[in-house]
Amino acid sequence: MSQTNHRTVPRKPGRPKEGEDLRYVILDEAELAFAEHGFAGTRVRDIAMLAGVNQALIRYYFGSKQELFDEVLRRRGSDISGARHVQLDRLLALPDPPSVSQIIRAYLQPQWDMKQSGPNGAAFVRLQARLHAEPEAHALRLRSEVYDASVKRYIQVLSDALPEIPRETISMRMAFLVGTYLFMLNDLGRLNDLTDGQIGDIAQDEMLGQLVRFLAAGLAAPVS
Amino acid sequence: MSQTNHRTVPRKPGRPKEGEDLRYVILDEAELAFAEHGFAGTRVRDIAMLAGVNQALIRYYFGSKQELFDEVLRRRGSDISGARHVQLDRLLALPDPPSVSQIIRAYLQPQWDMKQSGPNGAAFVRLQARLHAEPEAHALRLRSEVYDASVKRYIQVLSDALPEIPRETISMRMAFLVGTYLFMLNDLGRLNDLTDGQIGDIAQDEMLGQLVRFLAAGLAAPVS
DNA sequence: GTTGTAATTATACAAAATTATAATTTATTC
DNA sequence: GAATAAATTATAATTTTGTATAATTACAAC
Repeated sequence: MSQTNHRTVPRKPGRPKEGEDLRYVILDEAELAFAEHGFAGTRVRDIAMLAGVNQALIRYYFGSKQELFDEVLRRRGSDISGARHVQLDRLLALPDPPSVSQIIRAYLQPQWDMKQSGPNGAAFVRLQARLHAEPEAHALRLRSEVYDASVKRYIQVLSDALPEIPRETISMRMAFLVGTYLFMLNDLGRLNDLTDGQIGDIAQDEMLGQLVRFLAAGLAAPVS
Repeated sequence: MSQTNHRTVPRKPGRPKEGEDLRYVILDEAELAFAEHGFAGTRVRDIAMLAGVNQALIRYYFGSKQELFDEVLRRRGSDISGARHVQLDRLLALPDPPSVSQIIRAYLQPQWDMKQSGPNGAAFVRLQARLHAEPEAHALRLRSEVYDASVKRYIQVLSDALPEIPRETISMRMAFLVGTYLFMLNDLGRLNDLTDGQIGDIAQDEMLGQLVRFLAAGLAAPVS
């Protein structure tokens, strides 16, 4: 019931028809599956079935389940990281120094856009939240590899915008921020259940604004 | 290397020696294992081995892996929920109406205490973070079952303390709050890596204060 | 057109893991 | 002290699952 069989008629072996990129079909389906069931909870078999592809093809392209997972993460992770840098560059190019809200929004916008971009983008966001809950060494390495650089740059810029707040405090609050938005992006659809349907009518776009306001206030809060 | 064999000499069958509560030993080890590897990533075998117990005994006590998992969650979940109610009652019994910071602290304190209480408490906190990242229907139900009631009560009290902020906004911000603290409690140990070791010297206790300040500012932020 | 190579499937293997059953020991009760 | 029931182990059966190999097809190049 859960797994939709996307392709019933089997493909014939041989050279692929121009444009049919099975490698990407696999990555897309893996993204959806990993987001829903996690790494250990996802079966390579299922990904293959969803992609309408033989199991062995996954091995052919990616080597192992773990490598497939890593590839799923890297593919979009580097996009996000890049977009964050671009957003920050754009902000710093303006004549006035950026406000805290602007910096935060610059950081969140890429994730937000990805989430809005369709089912796969949304799945990837959920996958990140999962990854952040995994204490395994491998997950940690992967997270660092993909995200650390941009976080550090944002901490620097925030420090400049909030000179009265010690840098360690900013670092910590930045960590809080990451937790908040990841959770929020992940849980947004289910937020209604948690709160008795009280926020069902708030538009998606307004929600980002609300989040930014919340985080900006927290980040700029006076120290003791 | 990862799995420590807690008991090498096998137990003999029969009635247990007074005081040796294998049921709890199993729950404790399951808690640690699930927190580290997640539900799907944990093998019943390993739990049995860590608890120094035969696999079949787990089945005997809990029926299935899933039921064991649920039991691990319920055991402490109800403690947390209860403690939150107690904290709130205590606060409301004071002559003055509670401040936002006080309310937040009341909400966080039980989790914080649990985390400090030892390896198993800390593991449980991590486990909750994991659960919040799982979109599966079963995980959702479990979360609702264990936590929803207390959250709703806190939303009410916060609404009273912040009459100028609409209730839907409070609800949403409460959801942000949950995300922030879960992530923080989960990631605290690794926070240093993320921020280049800049917050290594902050005492654990001070960290809770910092978190409360951050969240209180966010919750009380003026609306648009 | 034959040959070679890349992409894909069909099928098989082997390890791992959950579930199941039967046997064994100990305490308790009458 | 015999009987009964509970707790525990040993062992087995079955299902799942990741991995591996061999066979097949199609395209391209010479």
